[in-house]
Amino acid sequence: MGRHQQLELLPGTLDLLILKALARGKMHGYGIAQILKETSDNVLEVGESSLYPALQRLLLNGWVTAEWGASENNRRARYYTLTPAGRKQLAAERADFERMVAAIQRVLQTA
Amino acid sequence: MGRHQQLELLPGTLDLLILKALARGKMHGYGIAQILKETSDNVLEVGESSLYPALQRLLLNGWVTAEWGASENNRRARYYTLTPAGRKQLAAERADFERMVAAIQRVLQTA
DNA sequence: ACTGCTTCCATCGATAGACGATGGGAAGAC
DNA sequence: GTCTTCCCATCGTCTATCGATGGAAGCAGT
Repeated sequence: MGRHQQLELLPGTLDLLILKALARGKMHGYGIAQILKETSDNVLEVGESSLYPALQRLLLNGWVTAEWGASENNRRARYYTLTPAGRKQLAAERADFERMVAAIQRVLQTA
Repeated sequence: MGRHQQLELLPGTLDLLILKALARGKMHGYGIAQILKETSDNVLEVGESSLYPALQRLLLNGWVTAEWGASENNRRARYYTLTPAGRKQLAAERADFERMVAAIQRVLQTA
């Protein structure tokens, strides 16, 4: 029971991270999780049960589009692509994130 | 319906912020909200419906203690004090936060 | 005396997001 | 033929933030 939850992610930043990953180019879900783990030096570990619902959100909001295809490993994979609206959203979420983090850092650095 | 929620806070950072505020010394709830707003240059606006439940959590976890008293303005106020365990928790949450933010920044700065 | 603003407390219900568990299918290695 | 890896996805639980709401008490102005 009430065990502490081990957070692998800062809540509220998942969409931002996914959008950023997709800014590199078309990518499938599994690949997104890998890229995030790698570029964060194994700190950010996005589970599939967080990832796929998030991708559904992004689709619904029109920030990404999806198409079926085959992965490099010859497997059935769904490729996601950033839309122009997605690019705008990425910029907005990024600015917001930086703003919030800067504010928190100010608080944390007060004596 | 589905209007976007205006986030005044990075989810998951409220406890950290409160603990940090209380590291300055004994303080009442309203005062905590003010300090956070001021030291963050009006970015972090903690609503009372976020603040008081959070304080209850901290009490339950033994990270703060509370006692009734009178505010500077001569009003009935409940003063919260950081416990040693609270100080440890503050350090831990802060380290975790910095670690996560650094990881996210790495992702955001990849080309 | 009344009105209203500010300070200070607190709860409730709705909503959203992250996660563990679980399920499946198909490729390639041994 | 079995195992591992890759790749998809959903369901249920839990936690946290927030809007709305309610109250009490001090102070200022009229």
